[in-house]
Amino acid sequence: MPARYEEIAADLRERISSGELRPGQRLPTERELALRYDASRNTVRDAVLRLRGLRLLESRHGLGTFVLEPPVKFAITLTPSEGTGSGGGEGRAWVDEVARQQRSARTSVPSVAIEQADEPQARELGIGVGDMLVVRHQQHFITDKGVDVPWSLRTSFYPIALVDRGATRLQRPEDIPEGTAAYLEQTLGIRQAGYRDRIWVRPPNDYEIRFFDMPPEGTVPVFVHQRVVTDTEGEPCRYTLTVYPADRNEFVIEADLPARDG
Amino acid sequence: MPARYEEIAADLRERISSGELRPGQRLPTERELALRYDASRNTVRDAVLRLRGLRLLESRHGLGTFVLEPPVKFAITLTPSEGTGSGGGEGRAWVDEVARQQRSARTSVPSVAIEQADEPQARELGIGVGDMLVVRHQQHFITDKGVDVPWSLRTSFYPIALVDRGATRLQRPEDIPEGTAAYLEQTLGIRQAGYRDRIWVRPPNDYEIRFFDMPPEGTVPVFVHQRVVTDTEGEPCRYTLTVYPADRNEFVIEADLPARDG
DNA sequence: AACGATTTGTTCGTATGTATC
DNA sequence: TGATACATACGAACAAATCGT
Repeated sequence: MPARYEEIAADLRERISSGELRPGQRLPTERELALRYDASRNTVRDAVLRLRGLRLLESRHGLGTFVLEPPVKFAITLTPSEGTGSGGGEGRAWVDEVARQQRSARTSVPSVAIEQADEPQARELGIGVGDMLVVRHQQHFITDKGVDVPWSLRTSFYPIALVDRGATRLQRPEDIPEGTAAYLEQTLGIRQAGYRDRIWVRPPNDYEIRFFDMPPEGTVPVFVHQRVVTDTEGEPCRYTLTVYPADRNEFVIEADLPARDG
Repeated sequence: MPARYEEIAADLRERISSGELRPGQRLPTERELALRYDASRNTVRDAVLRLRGLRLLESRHGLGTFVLEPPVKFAITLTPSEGTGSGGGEGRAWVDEVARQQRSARTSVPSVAIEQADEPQARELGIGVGDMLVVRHQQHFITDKGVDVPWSLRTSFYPIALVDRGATRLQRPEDIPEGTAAYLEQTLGIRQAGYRDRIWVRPPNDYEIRFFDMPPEGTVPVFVHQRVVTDTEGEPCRYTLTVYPADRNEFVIEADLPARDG
């Protein structure tokens, strides 16, 4: 026999999917639900808790519990696009990408730090553990109805050798309006030739929960998009981690299959 | 002031990250923790619940609460691979992919149904709503230490026109050992020329929770990988949805950026 | 196979804190 | 300020899963 709170959760779920409870609508109070289901308020809370975990409901302190809208997802395109050559670059590429989806974007002024590479960073960039890195961190926002919605957090790591060879603007906490890819090509002749992406999810950390305004229970995961860009020599020249709230985003990849002989 | 259960959760978290509580280890019982933290058992349970949501702990009925191992992720490669031309195909491609990672795989006998296309299916396949579809569903397993671990659920949709034109094995509930891609090419001369992938996450449904043996609270999401394959004419010929538990998998995409003139 | 001990799971009642209007 | 709603916390009891005897 299923638990009482499971039954209640199933019933509420049914009322939501049938349209009897519509997105945005407020549920009866926990007390009322307890009466209606002939259960204690705690049991009703357990049922609601389950549905909050499934992102069907949202409780607001002092206000009530509300049916959530099915989230509209923003598409993050990973396909190497001919036009801009962007696809997961730094600030500039991001703004271009958003503009393609008829939305407007803003990026924060980058923060810059010099750090020693830890094991995964060193492995991905093909350098030694403890070697110096330029770390550039940026917050990305999408402007919706005049308000900036926090959308992603991007941290890029560059070998310090690039700065030594002349790309000094990398270590200045300023935007690089033409994009870092173009900047590296102009100053050092380094052309981005290929990349390797990894995408996974994990629970958000405290910083991400605050920045994205996510539920603190950790029920909504974040996407982590890792990109390692290599130049024409096959040398890794950039390692980027971008974090997105997983309930508002999706990834899109378009590709042609290689033609075969025969 | 933070809630008591938050403090307890933070303390347990600290003990885990410091290594005082190691992966696999059992925590003290809820009663003991309640004594130690001078809190009620329910408050301790709230703290544990939070850490279960973050997939740091796991409770087993009748046994205790255990520290989880950081999950090792299986890589799903989406890059169009020259050799097999696989990358997200049906059964055959899956087994090849797993073999590349030194693991062995098994697929269930496909179940087949004929259904009417709903709106999203029709849109992706470029056919009309209500048009007939061949639906092939397969369960995928990875063999680890002699036991089959449920790994993914794949459902592919094909326009019924393909069957009418001669690809009759599509609607038989049998494996197609050479792969459906090769079969379609041999029988109809249809060659897969490109694809469009979408990747997102959502909470698991009841079937997925059972099949993958996931925690029923819905704290662990599933990846959904959608692939629409087009032939050399640009016509969609397959629409595939694959579901993976998100805590055991990651996606990998490798690509060369298109060369530019200049 | 049956039973008891242990541990988490479920449910209740109650009280108080705190955000919102 | 008061009323309303969810959030936190406690104590208690029984249910159900697991394991060893």
